[in-house]
Amino acid sequence: MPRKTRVTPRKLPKQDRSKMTVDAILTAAAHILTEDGYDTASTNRIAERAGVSIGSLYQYFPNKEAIMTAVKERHVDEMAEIVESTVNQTAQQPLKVALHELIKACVAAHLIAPTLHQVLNEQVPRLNQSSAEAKITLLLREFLVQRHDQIQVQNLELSVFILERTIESLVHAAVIDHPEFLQESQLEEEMTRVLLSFLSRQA
Amino acid sequence: MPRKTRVTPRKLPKQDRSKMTVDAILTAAAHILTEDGYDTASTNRIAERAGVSIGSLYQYFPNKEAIMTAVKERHVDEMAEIVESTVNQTAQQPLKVALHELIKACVAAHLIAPTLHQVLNEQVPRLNQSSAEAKITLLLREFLVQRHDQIQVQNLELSVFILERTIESLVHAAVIDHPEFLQESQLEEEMTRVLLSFLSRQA
DNA sequence: AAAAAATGTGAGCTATAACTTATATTGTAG
DNA sequence: CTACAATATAAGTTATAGCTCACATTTTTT
Repeated sequence: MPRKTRVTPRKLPKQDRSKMTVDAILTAAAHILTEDGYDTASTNRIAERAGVSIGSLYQYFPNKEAIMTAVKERHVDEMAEIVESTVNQTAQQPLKVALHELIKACVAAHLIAPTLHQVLNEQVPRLNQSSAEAKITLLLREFLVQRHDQIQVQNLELSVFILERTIESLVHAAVIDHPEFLQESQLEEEMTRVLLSFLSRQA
Repeated sequence: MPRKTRVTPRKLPKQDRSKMTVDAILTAAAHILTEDGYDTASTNRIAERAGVSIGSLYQYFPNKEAIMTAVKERHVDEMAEIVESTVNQTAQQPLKVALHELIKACVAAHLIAPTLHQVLNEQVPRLNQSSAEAKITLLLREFLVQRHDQIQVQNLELSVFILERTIESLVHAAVIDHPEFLQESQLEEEMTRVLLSFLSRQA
């Protein structure tokens, strides 16, 4: 099923000059989304803020959705990096420790740019799953598979789903609406307990 | 901090005739949102689909946001009713049974109009929390308070938060993206286990 | 240095959608 | 029956946003 509108670049930037342009556009878009939300983030305004003409913007992005997709990709990439390095670093740790670190890493990842994350999730229309998000799903599946000796999992896909959705939704909602729950690591502690008992329960 | 735009009706429908009009507008809006999403749900199209002139629409709704707010209110009200009656009916049941019923009720509530629910949550911009949503939060707090003898809760607000967010996000994501997890009640069973151990753990 | 490729410009086109308003019709109260 | 309130109509106004295109400038290639 082919997509209706392309989100891949019209033209690939070859010179450093144009790479700067593309970068300025994405940075400007992220700033505007963060400061004023999606509604006022017109392509003209993004170009202006980037110090670039509207024509240049459309040289590299076929439409507005493509800009949003690229902004999201860049942002989720940064988040995924934190999660990935944590998963790698804790590969030898026991489940309890590793899970706790994983949750802390997710909180840290959300704190990179919480407002941008919120806007991308709640305001920007229909962004397809970024490759970085898919990578996080893979990481979590790997996390479970590697520890198959320490955990009881009947349906792997279901477990990955519960793990990922629970962490994302609780961390996201807390960062945005209840920062007080992050004080003294209350939420992290509770989440670790919940998910640990979920994963290590007897069959 | 006062709102920028009113979402309360411009004029209250007094005759049956106008009550029909308001109802037709909300029904049409819900259908369009469900079938084609938010983007194409223009006020003119909603009026046309409702068999009503655009002028009539603006007699009762000061702006488009007000229509969306009303659609959401009506929808969440229906969902809340299911949850409320279940919570009431299981008031005397043990925690395990009541929790399981609560989760099944949430799934049923999501299945009333899953696509509309998704669109309202993911596409329609900035709707404030409906009173029905606030009611659900109250119900869950009550659910926990009434069973304080069977559960171990340090921070009540945090527990309500975890309970509500976990149920909503898992049920929502499953209904939309992974209906297969609802086959044979797999997800419901797992969720009951997770949350039961969360609530009844030793301090 | 000249030709070609890459990049940049911004006025303006086009489309659409939210909303107004002047007017017409229907219902109701005295 | 009549006057007034409630309701309904839809053409038209206004504003804005996405996007194009004809042309200019800069960089690279030969």
